[in-house]
Formats: sequence, structure tokens, C-alpha cells
Amino acid sequence: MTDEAIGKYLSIARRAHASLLDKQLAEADISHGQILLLATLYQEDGICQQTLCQMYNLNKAAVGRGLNKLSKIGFITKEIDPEDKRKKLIYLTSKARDFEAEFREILEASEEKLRSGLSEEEIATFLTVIKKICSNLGANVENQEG
Amino acid sequence: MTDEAIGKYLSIARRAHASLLDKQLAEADISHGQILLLATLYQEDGICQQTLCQMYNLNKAAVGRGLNKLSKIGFITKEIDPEDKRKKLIYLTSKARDFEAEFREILEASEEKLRSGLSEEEIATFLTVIKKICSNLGANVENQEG
DNA sequence: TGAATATAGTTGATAAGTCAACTATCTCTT
DNA sequence: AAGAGATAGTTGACTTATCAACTATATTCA
Repeated sequence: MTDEAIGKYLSIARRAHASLLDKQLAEADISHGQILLLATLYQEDGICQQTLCQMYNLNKAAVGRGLNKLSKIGFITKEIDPEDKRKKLIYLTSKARDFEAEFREILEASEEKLRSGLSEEEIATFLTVIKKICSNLGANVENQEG
Repeated sequence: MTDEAIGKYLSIARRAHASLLDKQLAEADISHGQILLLATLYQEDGICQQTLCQMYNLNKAAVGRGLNKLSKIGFITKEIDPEDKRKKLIYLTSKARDFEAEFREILEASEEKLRSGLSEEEIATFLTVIKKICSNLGANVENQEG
């Protein structure tokens, strides 16, 4: 089990973080599965689902269902790409835009909590290592800024 | 989103790792949800479910269901603790014992894959940081050896 | 002793993710 | 142009996990 340590802590840390996010976003009717999607759309909307899959190494079914939840709370619309009718382009609604500042605050607060007591150097190494782990596992995460 | 980096990579790495483990353990009818439980029982069985909850900050329903799966494939039995009839003590079967060596090999191989290309020092820092993150998140992971 | 409370485990509802099968559209090759 | 194969998205079945409600047993304390 000593040998299993990295996998073990990935599991524990991920669950704990997801729980925290769920609590902090419960009022907004958002849960952790929608966070990466929404955060990405705040940076750039009008993208298609496949793009989101690639950015996070997420299954297309997971992306489709996550977006459906955002759609149900009126945060996004899907429009068929006129240039390729297989694709659906995802656009944020004004309701989503109104939530952006609050969303950022919540995310920043949770990231602060995660990082508390850690030095800049430790965090930098951690990020380098976890990216390498992702790539070792075949999760070719799109590098949108480092 | 730069600020969200740690949470993002925790999610990506954990999913990728779980997928890998599922593939490697599929033949044995085991999936990633049973790994921490089984690995712990190989170290020490005759413990109760609550102990497993505490070690991994896992919900008791999750532990109960994970153990039910191990029970279905004939890997464990549950016996009521004669000293406290609320508790059920979990024991490995001989079928589980027969699988131990193979299980260890699979786990070690997956951990090797995770770690490839990383220095001892990077891994040490990574483990220190992720443990700190767990504790920042309130996941008070029991320290069974470091 | 007996009532209130705490603890161990189970069950039901729900969320998030995987895989595989499916539809629809597009592209490539001949 | 037509058919084969690739790509985008949806749906169904399944796994892991959460929370809340429940049962059963233990403990505490009045």
C-alpha cells in the first residue's frame, strides 16, 4: 500500500474537493460536475462539446450530460453549428453572465483553501508533477495557459 | 481558471487513474472502488466498516456497498462483532488470499506508470503537498505508515 | 432502571462518470 | 455521385460516491 500512495491520495483529495465545491455552489443549483465546463465557457463560449472533452479528457457522454444540467438551470443554450451540422455550439445566457463574478469568487476561495499553508514552490512542483501524472496516464490535457 | 488549476488537475488525474485501474482489474471482476478497501484488508482484516471510512474519509454507504461487491465475488465475509453487535468485522476469504500477489503486482505496475519520469524528490514533494491538501479540505486521513 | 443520545450499518434517491450502441452529418476515395 | 468510414452528440446500462432516513445496538445520565 505504500506503493499505492499517489493513487490513494488522488482519490481522497478529489472526493474531498468535490464535496467542498458542492457545498459552496449548492445555492446556485450547480454541482462539481459542471464547474470545469462553466469555467471554460466563461473564458470562451461558442465552442462545441468535443472541445470540452479534449480539454479535460472527459467522456462525451459526461460533457453532454453536464451541459444538459447547465441548460436546465438556464445557463447555456446549444445551437447547431451552421458550418457543420453535427456540432452544437454552446453559448452562455445572460443569467450565466450575471453569475460569473460570484462563481469566480467561490472558485478562488476554494482554491485558496486547498493551497493554504503551502509555499509557492511546493505548489509549482505539485502542478508540474500532477500534469506529468496526467500525461503518464494518457490524459492529454490541453494546455490553455500554464 | 489559472486559479482553479489544482482542483482541475485533481479531477483529471483521478479520473484517468481510475480508468486505468478498471482496465487492469477487469478480469478479476474488481473495479477501482474496491481497491482501497481490498488493499487495506490485505494489510489487516477483522476490522469494521467504520475503520475503513475513517482511513479514507469515505462515506459509510460507499464502504458498505464496496464491501458488498467484494462479498459478491467471494472475497470477504462479514461477521457480527461479539463484543459490539452493531459492528461487522470483515474477513478475507481464501479466494481473496489467492489473489493477493496478483493484486499487488497490478497496483505496483499502475503506480509505476503514474510515477514514470518523475524524480524521487518530486514524488516526495508531491506526496507532502497532497497530504496537506487533504488535511486543508478536512479529509483527516489516517496515517498508516508514510 | 429507563429515556435520551450516539454509533454502526443499510437502503433509497441522486450526481458524475464510463463504455457501448445508436443517429446524424461530414469527408474521403474511387 | 455513391459508398465507406470518421466525427459529433445522445441514450441506456452500469459504477462510485454523496446525503438523508432508517434500524439496531450501546452508552450516558438523571
